This record gives sequence, structure tokens and C-alpha cells, in this order.
Amino acid sequence: MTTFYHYHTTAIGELLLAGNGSHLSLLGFPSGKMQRRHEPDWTKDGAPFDEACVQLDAYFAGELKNFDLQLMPKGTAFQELVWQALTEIPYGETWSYGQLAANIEKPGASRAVGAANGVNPIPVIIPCHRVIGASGKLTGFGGGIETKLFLLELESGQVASRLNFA
Amino acid sequence: MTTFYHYHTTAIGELLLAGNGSHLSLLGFPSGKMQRRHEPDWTKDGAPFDEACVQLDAYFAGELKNFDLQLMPKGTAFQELVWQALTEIPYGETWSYGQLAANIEKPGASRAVGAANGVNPIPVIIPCHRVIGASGKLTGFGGGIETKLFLLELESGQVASRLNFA
DNA sequence: ATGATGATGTCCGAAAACGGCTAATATTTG
DNA sequence: CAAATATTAGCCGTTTTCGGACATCATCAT
Repeated sequence: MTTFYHYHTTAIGELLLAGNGSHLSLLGFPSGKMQRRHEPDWTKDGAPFDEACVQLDAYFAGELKNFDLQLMPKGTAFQELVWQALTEIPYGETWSYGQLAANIEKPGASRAVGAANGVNPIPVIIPCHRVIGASGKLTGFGGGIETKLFLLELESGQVASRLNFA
Repeated sequence: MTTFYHYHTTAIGELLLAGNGSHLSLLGFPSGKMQRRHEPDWTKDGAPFDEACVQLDAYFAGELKNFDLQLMPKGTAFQELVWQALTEIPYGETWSYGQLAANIEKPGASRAVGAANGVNPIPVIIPCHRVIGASGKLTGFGGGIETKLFLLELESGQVASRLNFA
């Protein structure tokens, strides 16, 4: 099965999108700490990334609050359960890792939830950034803590129109 | 990639053959101690097993001394090296595990050779039965020691025309 | 306040166990 | 006294097991 990819520039920098012909399976950050680029055997464009880009643009413009895309994140049963639960956190809201754990009927698995969050293959669209420490601390984010903060401010209606790129 | 399979009865009982459209990747013993049967998602027949069966029949009739088939055993680098070396043992001859180890430039790895022998995916055709202990003892064989003995007697020209099946 | 503790799922590296072995010593047997 | 058997101790790739480390957090002692 061939994998398609596409780069798209947004307010948080360039993003890598990838998937098969119909479903999105990856959103990565080509620059920054956790770099993620396309694999050599992937095919450029070709897949329906247009819709994803349109929705991303609208999201960063503050006009779209809920993505409606065909997603296909791949992980263990537990991870997919967590990622599914993530999509149920309303726009602009934040939950703690423990709350999310309780929500999937696995109280005590807050730490495991954090680990699953850390390998979320489609950040932003699957809003792992809406999960923070119980103390309110933004404990981590693949695209960098500053990006996580930017997304939360965007969703909270604050300005946060610019961001320093390294 | 779909896998094809086929059962064929020989002097040592029923055998399971499996592979893709062109290469043989498995020969198993459906009955006996180390049972090996086809997986549910495999496709019956369809692949060119005809030639393999013809050669097997000729082999058990004592008429064919060297198989000429497209093989595709899958294992670690070391294992494939061992299996390759196995095919260089002449018909009717027996080597010790230590000799085989020395032959692949890994003296001292006789024990590892034994382990690799034990997971040979295509016995009989890849003649792991031609390897015995340095003392002459037939130390092991997936299809049963008695089968190993049968094969060696067959290749040594002895009668050994019948074999008791459990 | 600060710090140790235990619960949870996954990954990763290290360490140990396990064989289709063998040559070198013991130890038994005729 | 040999000449068959044990026992032992290295050998090596693979597999299994185990112990931490994590995007945590409530709890109970200091």
C-alpha cells in the first residue's frame, strides 16, 4: 500500500501530512525537536490532502472548531482508545491526564495516558494539546511546549498571533 | 501478499508445502510432535507446487539427488547463512554441527548452528537431516528422529522402505 | 511544603536462559 | 588396563525476561 505525503505551512510552521488514498494517518513537524519527515518510499501529493489543508487553515484562523476528516491512526488497542477519547474533549477545554484516564474507565492509568499522548500520530487534529498536568502545567508536546501553548491560547480566544520559530 | 499451501503425501507421511506464487517458503509436518498446519488466511493450491511434488516423489524414489526449486526461507542473517550452507552438503553425506560451523567461518558456533538447524523452515529439501552430532548421534529433527534416520538411510542406499507412523 | 510510593501501558536496552554442540576430564565397566 | 559412559565447562545466536523511563497523580509520611 503506497503512502502519500504533503507539506503545508501554517501558523505553527510547516507540517507534514501523510496517509493512504483516503485516510490521514500522520501529522508531523518537519522542524523543531521531534523532527518528522516523509520516508523515501512515499509518494508526493496525490492523496486528498486538499480538504485537510482547508480545515487546518480555517482552524488556525479561529474559524473552525471541530475537524471533520477521515483519520486512521495506528497503535495498540489502548493507544487508539486514548486517541479516540481525545477527540471528545471540546474545543477550548483542557483536561488533566488523570481525568482522561478516568474517562476511559482506567483510573490510575494517567501515566499510561501520558505515554499514549506522546505517540499521538496526528497531533492538532487529534487534540492531545488539550491535556495538561493536574497542576495546570503544560508537561509536554511533540511539537514543543511553545506550540502547545499557542494552540491553547488560540482556542481560548486569546490573540497569540505570532510565534518565534527557531 | 497471499500465501498458498498444498498437502502432499510421501514415504514419510503427509507434508505441508507453502509459499507465494513462485517460491517455496515452508515444508511442514502436519502430524507428529512438531505439528505444522496451514494458517486460516492462506489460499489452497494455486501456486506452482506441481514441480515441488514431482521432485519430492523422485527424491523418495531414490532417483533424485539434488533438488532444483525456487526457495525463499526467511530468517535472521545467521540463520539464512546456515541454511545456505546446508544445501552444500552432498547427498548421502553427513557433517557434524561443528564442521558446518567451521564451514561458514564461525568455528565454535556449533551450538548456534544447531539452533538454526532446528528452525529450518524447509526441511528435507534444505537437508538439515545431514547434520548429526560429532559423536555420530542423531540429536534431533523436527519431523522426529525416526524420520531423520529414514532420510539418511534412503540417501545411503539402504532399503528402509517402510516407516511406522504413530 | 517536600518527598517517597504505587498503579498503568508501551518501548528499549541489558541481562540471563536456552538449545538438534563439543572437547576435555572424570568415572564407571568388563 | 582399556574402552565405553558420565560430567563439566566453554561456545554462540536467539528468545525470553526484567528493569527503567516516560507528557501522571492521589496519598501518606516527613
